[in-house]
Amino acid sequence: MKIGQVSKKTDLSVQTIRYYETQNLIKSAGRTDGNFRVYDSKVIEQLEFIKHCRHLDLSLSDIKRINELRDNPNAVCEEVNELINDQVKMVKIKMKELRHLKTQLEALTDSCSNNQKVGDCGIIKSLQECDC
Amino acid sequence: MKIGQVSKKTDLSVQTIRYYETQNLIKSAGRTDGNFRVYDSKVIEQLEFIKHCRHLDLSLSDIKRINELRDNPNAVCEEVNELINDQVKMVKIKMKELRHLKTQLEALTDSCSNNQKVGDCGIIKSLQECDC
DNA sequence: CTTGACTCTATAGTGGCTATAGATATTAAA
DNA sequence: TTTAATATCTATAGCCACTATAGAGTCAAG
Ligand SMILES: [Zn+2]
Ligand SMILES: [Zn+2]
Ligand SMILES: [Zn+2]
Ligand SMILES: [Zn+2]
Repeated sequence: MKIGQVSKKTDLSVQTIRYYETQNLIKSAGRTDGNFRVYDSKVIEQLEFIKHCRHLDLSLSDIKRINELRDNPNAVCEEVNELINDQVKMVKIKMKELRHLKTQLEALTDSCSNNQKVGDCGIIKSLQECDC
Repeated sequence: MKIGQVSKKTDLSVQTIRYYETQNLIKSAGRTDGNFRVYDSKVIEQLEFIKHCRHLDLSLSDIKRINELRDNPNAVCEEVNELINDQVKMVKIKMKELRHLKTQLEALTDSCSNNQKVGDCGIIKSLQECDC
């Protein structure tokens, strides 16, 4: 299987697949005489795994670590747990920041009646005076 | 006033202030004989304005646009309003994504009892089997 | 044998900074 | 006055996870 076919099967761009290789997340099985990458079907599973992890916004280095752990099925899975828990913490922090942001932005939209002159616009006034 | 003092007053790093200059968000009033940037107190207000906008996660190009509008106090402020409304939309989208993320991550943590072997870990199994 | 689709490497760009390196300028202490 | 410490200058590279080129080579169908 060549890279274009892998791309179609996984819905990842060809560049992304090559990028994952540079980051040592995957390997091609080898090359053709013409230097084209050749893959076996195992790579599809690996890329789907990476995709799921990326959906969870795990970093590529976290994913690399999880892959290393997967290669030692007898190790204790504590570290996997920690990775996911840290990710939950990060998500909670981001959510809190976004809630704060939303409150502030909506207060701003409330302070403008849309057809004022810029010089009188409540939004711009608020941005000048805000003391956060 | 030299850049170090501006940095202290605004709590922005010297590099950040210089970066904002490269992006045409601020200008120094001039240079000393030794080529050091010189600022008047006006720049403090400008940088505070930028800081407030950044707190709202507005992009530097949005901030630049708002600054241009501030220079035309007789223009209608509709565009400012649109910028902020777009930002609210973005924040809402991101919050939705994060809520989805949090649900998935918490389901993952529930699927592992922490002291299993990697080969039996529910987290890793879920990551393999997930069909999202 | 040519055409077109595919692949290769290398490089630059994204955003908003941060962090160097190496040179010059200014200020304060000795 | 010399010297040492601090501040500033420009230019450049790095961060993250890609994306998008350019220019060259490879391969299959007609
Ligand atoms: Zn998934
Ligand atoms: Zn307004
Ligand atoms: Zn503020
Ligand atoms: Zn587990």
